[in-house]
Amino acid sequence: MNAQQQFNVIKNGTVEIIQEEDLLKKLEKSVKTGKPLVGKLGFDPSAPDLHLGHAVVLHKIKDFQDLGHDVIIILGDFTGRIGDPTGRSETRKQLTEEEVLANAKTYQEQIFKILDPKKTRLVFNSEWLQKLNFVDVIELSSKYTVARMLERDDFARRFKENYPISIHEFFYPLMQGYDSVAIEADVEFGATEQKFNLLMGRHLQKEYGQESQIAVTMPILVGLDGVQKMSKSLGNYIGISEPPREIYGKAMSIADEFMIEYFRLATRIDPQEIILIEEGLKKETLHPRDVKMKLARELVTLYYSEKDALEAEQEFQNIFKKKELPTDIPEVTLGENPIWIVKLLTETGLVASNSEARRMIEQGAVKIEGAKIANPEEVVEIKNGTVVQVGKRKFARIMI
RNA sequence: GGAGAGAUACCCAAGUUGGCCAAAGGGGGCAGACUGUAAAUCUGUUGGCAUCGCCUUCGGAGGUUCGAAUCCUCCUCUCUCCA
Repeated sequence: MNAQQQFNVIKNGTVEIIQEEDLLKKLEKSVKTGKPLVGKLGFDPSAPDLHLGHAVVLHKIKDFQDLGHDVIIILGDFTGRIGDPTGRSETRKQLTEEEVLANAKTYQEQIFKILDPKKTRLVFNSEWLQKLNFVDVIELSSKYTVARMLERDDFARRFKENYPISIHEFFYPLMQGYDSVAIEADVEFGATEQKFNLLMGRHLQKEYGQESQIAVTMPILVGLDGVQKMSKSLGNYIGISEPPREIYGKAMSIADEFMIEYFRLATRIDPQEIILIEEGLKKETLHPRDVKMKLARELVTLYYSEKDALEAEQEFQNIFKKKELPTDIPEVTLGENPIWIVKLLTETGLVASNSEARRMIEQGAVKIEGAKIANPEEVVEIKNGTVVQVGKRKFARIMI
């Protein structure tokens, strides 16, 4: 593929490329010399659950990789000690070496659900950051000013609203930028919220006498709540290594108005087809539920297989449409029988406390073998294999 | 270093002339109804134990009091102004 064609592939779906001309130049040079470019993507190693939000960027970098370029994934084990200063989060506790390695392994498994292991290199940034001494750090920090640092949205906001900003937080962007220097990145990928950090890489590379990297930003995927960005800590995410039925079910809980956005960002469906779907929804020739089911199937297929997607769909239908029982209900062994209903619920772990058990019973959420239990004082007789249900989604099969 | 303001449940945020505060309100979560799905909407619920009631909770540790989120002392943390 020539440079222009490569450029078009990379540009598709991005929010911004800084600078487009420079990217084209780099691609031309690469085509001429036959030397692949180095693409960079950084991850925080403390939360090794990749979700659809991460996948947006990963799919883009897969495009880049498929063009024949190299990809270096940086696990920020060193920067992870600070934590990206996105809010009021405290300095993170330092992970032990075992934890870091364990997380790295989990990352690998997940990343390679999308990327090609043969063309991907995983490195830890402690490899070079650990070695810097105080003189190096002073030198690094002298290459940027406080005023410019405060331009970053979250710093600016916190500064203005009198929220604390610790000095060490300023080092996060500097360190991430320095990563680009260390690996001599040509292109760094990230979500739009990473723009500042990506630009820092450009700046620092220049300061250290390198050619500046290209910053490629991708849209941020909204979470299941439809309000905040998808993130593990907010619990509004779909993890790419979650079981098929979880992915399917969670996808079905996306609000109608965000379906198209998910199609665009989280699936690999042809943009033309998505436009057709969007029009179908507008003209009401397509049923929103069916469209959402398609979305759910696509997502499961992407990370598992079509077969898994169909199974997950069948399961979903059974439970929520026909109100049948799921196929694999966790089995719990109980010694006591007959047993007080409240105790039964806590012992099985279906509820967290006696009070919650009572609450659930009063709200009509508790069923045994499909029969509603209304009295919190009831003592029930359990047969082997009895199914207890709390709400629509929590089940347990009692074994004696 | 000096002077002030503040820290409330998962989050935000009332409450500070001491009892009516397990603590308003909003968000989130959970449940129910309805439906087109775990969408939208509406309703209920949201510390724990328990048949009145009891126990733990309002940054931390003490103290005053019959009784404290509310008053006093010390400590920790945050913000503002001054230097």
